[in-house]
Formats: sequence, C-alpha cells, structure tokens
Amino acid sequence: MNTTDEIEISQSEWETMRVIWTLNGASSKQIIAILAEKLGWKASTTKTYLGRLVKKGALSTTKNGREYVYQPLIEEQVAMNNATSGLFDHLCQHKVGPTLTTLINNVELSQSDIEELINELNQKAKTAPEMVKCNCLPDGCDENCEMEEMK
Amino acid sequence: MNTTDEIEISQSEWETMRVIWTLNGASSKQIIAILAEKLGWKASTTKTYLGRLVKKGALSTTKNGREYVYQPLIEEQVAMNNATSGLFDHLCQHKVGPTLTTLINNVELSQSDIEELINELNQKAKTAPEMVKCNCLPDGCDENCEMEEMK
DNA sequence: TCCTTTCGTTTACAAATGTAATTTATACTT
DNA sequence: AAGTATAAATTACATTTGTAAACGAAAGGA
Repeated sequence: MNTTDEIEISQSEWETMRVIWTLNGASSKQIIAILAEKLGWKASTTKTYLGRLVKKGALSTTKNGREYVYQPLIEEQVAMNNATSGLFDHLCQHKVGPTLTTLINNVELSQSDIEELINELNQKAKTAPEMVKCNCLPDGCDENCEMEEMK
Repeated sequence: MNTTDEIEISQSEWETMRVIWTLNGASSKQIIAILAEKLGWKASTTKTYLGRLVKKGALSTTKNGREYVYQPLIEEQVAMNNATSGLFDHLCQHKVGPTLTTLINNVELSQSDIEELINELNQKAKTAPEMVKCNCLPDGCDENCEMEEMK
C-alpha cells in the first residue's frame, strides 16, 4: 500500500499546505504572516496546523538558526489527485459526468489545460461504454437509475 | 438565498444519501439492509446517520403505517456540485487543469458524458486565458513563487 | 389486553477538526 | 550572565464525525 494516500488532510490543513507548496518550503514566520493576511488566522492557529501536519508526516521541519523551515513531504499534485479521487469515490458513478461538466464550467482553465482535457477525453472515447451504471446500491441500480434518467 | 448549499454532508452521510437518492425515497428497513450489505454498517449506525440527516434538513421522514419513509430534501446533482465546488475551492487554481485530467482518466464516463464534456470545453476555450494564476497566497504567487528573500 | 417485535430517539464515546491561549525552551540583546 | 523576545510544544475546548448500544414508544400477534 502506498503511504501517500494514507495521509488525510483537512480543509484548514490544506490551506496551510498550499502556501508551503507554493513557496516551495517556508519559515513559520512567513506561513503565519500569509495565513493571517489571507484567512485571518491567529499565529497560534497556524502553529497548530503546522504541528499537526508534521505529526501526520505531510511536512518536515528543520531548524535553521532561530528559524524553523517547513518543507512538504508529499507532492501537491499527488495530494490533489488523492483528494479528488477520495471525493469522487463517494459519488454516484452514474452522475459523475454531469458533475464534471458543471465543475469544468465553474473553474478557470487555460488554453493548454483545455487542450489537454480534450485530448484525454478523445482518448477515453475510444473505449468508453454507452452508459455508466450507478454503484449506489450493492447490486447496482440499473432499473432505478433509468427512471430518473429524464431531466 | 439557496438553503441547499448550507448543508454539510459527511462521508458516511453521503453513503446514506446515495441509497435514498437512488431509490428515490426509501424505508429505514431498506436503507439499513442495503448499507449493512454494502458497507457492513450496524443498524444503529445507519439510524444515527438517518437521524442526523433529518436534523440537518437533508431528509424528510413520513410515517406510513408502521413504516417510516425517508425522502431527500436536496437534489443529488445539486449536492454533488456543491461538494465538488467545495473541494476545488481549496485547491491551487493553477493546478486544477492537471487534476481534472487525472480525475477524468480515473472515472468512468459514457460516450454521451464525454461528448458533453468536450462540448463544454470547446465552449470554454473561446474565452479561456493563456494561463491561470495560482491563488494560494494572498497576492497570487507569480512573483511570490520565486520570492524567498525577506524576513 | 399483554407481550414481543420493531422503529425512532437518546445516550455514549473516542477521534478528528477548528480555533486559540498558555507554557516552555531557546536564541538574541545588553 | 541576565533579561527579553520568539518559536515550538502543550493544553484547552467546543463541534463534528464514525460507530454503536440502550431506551422508550408503538404496532401487531396471541
């Protein structure tokens, strides 16, 4: 089993990780200042999350003179992929398509992002089934889903 | 004005909602049986979630003779959209594209889902920027990313 | 009517989370 | 060296979540 996906990161911890990932490692002072400005967190609050993330193995910390520097131990893209997969595993497979459509409609994407996505989709189309069954019930819900099919 | 997005649904509660959504309303007996089979939950456990969901306003319950029937008070698609937005709001905007690519690679999509998505993407391409800035830091990270000085 | 089955409700309880003050160890200043 | 500023660690505490047993009310069978 991969150890990376074992690490659960809460919402607040995500916000903490984001600044460290973005700065590619940072001192507590920097992190505290940024989160105070961005989200209004008290220094103590940020320190708590920092401590928890170190304990969880998501961050490493090294003392550099008086400063403590935090480095990510997990990659942002990997963590993001785990988080999204984790969420989508709890959603009705049958409705993932429409959900993605809405999602894509709501996020910002660059030209190259879009190009990449379309590529991926064209690839996927080659072997995609005519229909995806929902997996909300133990046996599948073919009949039930069909009924809701008209929208 | 929409009350729907106020409701927070935990992972376990999601699993509970899924069966009710899929069955388009169900009796506690059914729900308990299904979740016992699918996830090995004890009857008490399912009852707890049912109770919490009713209190949260995600479900309504009506006594029908000896049976209690639970009906969803929020739409599955709406809830799914809220959940995904909620997650993506905590992710680096700059990396949303690659994350979506991986996600799409990992989920099952039907031919029509794919068609729909490609449509949406083509639409989006018309006004998409060349590049998406990350919003992990208060000011955006274009400059900050390289900024390791200052103390 | 009395008992037993069956629900929903109440209570339980540990772990995780959000949020932060207090304490302790330590490096810097005088 | 003593005092001060500072950073991490410890402690705090209410909520939420996962998981479930126990309790009380109601309905159906005897």
